[in-house]
Amino acid sequence: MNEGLLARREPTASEALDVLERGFEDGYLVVLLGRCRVEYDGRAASSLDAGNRLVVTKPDGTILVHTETGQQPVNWQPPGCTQEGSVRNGELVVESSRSTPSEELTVTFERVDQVTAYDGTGASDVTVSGTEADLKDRILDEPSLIEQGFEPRVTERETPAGAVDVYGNDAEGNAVVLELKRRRVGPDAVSQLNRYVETLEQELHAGTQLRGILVAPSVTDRAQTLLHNRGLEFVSLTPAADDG
Amino acid sequence: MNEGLLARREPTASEALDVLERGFEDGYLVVLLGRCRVEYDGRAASSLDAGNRLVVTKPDGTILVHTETGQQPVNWQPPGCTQEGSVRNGELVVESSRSTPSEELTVTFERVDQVTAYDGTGASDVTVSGTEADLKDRILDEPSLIEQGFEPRVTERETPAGAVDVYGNDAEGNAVVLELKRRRVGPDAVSQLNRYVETLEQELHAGTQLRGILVAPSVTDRAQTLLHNRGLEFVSLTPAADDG
DNA sequence: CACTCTATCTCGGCT
DNA sequence: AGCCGAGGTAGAGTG
Repeated sequence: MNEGLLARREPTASEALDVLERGFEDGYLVVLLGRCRVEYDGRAASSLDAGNRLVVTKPDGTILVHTETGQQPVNWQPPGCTQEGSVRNGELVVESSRSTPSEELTVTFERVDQVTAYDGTGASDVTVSGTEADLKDRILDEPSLIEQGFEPRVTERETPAGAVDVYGNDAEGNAVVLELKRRRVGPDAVSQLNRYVETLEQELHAGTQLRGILVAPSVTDRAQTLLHNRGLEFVSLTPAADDG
Repeated sequence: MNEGLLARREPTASEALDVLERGFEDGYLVVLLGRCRVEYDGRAASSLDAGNRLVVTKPDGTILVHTETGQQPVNWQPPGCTQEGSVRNGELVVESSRSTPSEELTVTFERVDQVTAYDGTGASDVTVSGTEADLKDRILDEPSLIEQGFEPRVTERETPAGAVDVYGNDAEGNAVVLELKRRRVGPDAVSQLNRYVETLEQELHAGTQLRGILVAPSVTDRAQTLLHNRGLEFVSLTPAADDG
């Protein structure tokens, strides 16, 4: 039996408010199911007519409004917002607001079908593998994956154009800049690499070559064309050795 | 009274499975609260130890796993996935999978504290204002916001480097490329504009000037420097006339 | 705080 | 289906 759960079916607005506020106090997740309207005003503005939706508030200030479709919430508020519940005209109102930037979300329930406050503590961190960091580790472990004689010198080297993923040199002593992407890349990644190459070329002694190599599983046609035009190179590599 | 809700508190695994499967059949949202482990394998891989979490399945195939913190789900599966519930070793198991790309998510409940199936139909579309499209409309309505004599010719003009937001000419007859951003921009936007300018310059008759103008509320320092180096211009403009 | 970049980005549009 | 770019992107890392 889990004690950290407080629920009401078909509550009145004030009964729902009671659960909501106790959830806020105890640092619980609050899950609301019901028919509601949603108003948002802040970085943009949006309005949502009445419909049956799932509303979740979290103790960190997050609020999510989900409909029956889509992975993304239809409205939301990020962590750190101030949450407040109230009853107006017999309707439960959940408000969330923050400054910098000034944003406000208001959810008004014409009807609450279920409200639940739930103790969501006790979760551990998730570890994800197969990221760009894994790709970098793979290259540092085995630089010859790029080409024979490649030697990494610095990672995350700062330039006026941003941080270069990997900086090193090839067997002939030419400077080499790597831009890593964990998945198939488009023109943006080529532009990014090109920025780094152009910036670093200005710092090199005359006569020294600077090669720019894009490292990713594959490239789109348009990116391929851009690479060629810029005189940049491409090496196919995935984050995981046994990537299928 | 809303008929579209089916709920159980502290159900056994098979009771929870019953609600879950009836929810799947009826095209309901299913909301699970309980202690669970999560395994994901696909575009990346991740594993999550047991903890109290909120799990939502939607009739479009979406599945979301939320912890008590963060706006984003800790694990998820996008719309279009196949969902399946089962009981293994007395534990409720919810699986979601798809091909292209091959991905699988498995949620195993050591304990289900509450399961609810909910009819989430009847929602209407949300309309958002303050977007990049609004910024474009604003400029087309009043081209002098860019500068006196500016004349828009084409929007979304296709180039080998991608679609240009707005293409037109200035009072002297020079060609002008606009890149629009609804918010403060960094170096990426400058690179994007630069790509367009370089691409279109190759198509112009010799002697014709091509100006590139970045239109956004503001720019970062680094982006400002890049703009200057590339010989590009900046006009400050927000999507909404009364933006505060 | 601001800036920069990744992401199992998601989403819509277009080819 | 792949490609492309927007997003109230969110989130992490850094200065």
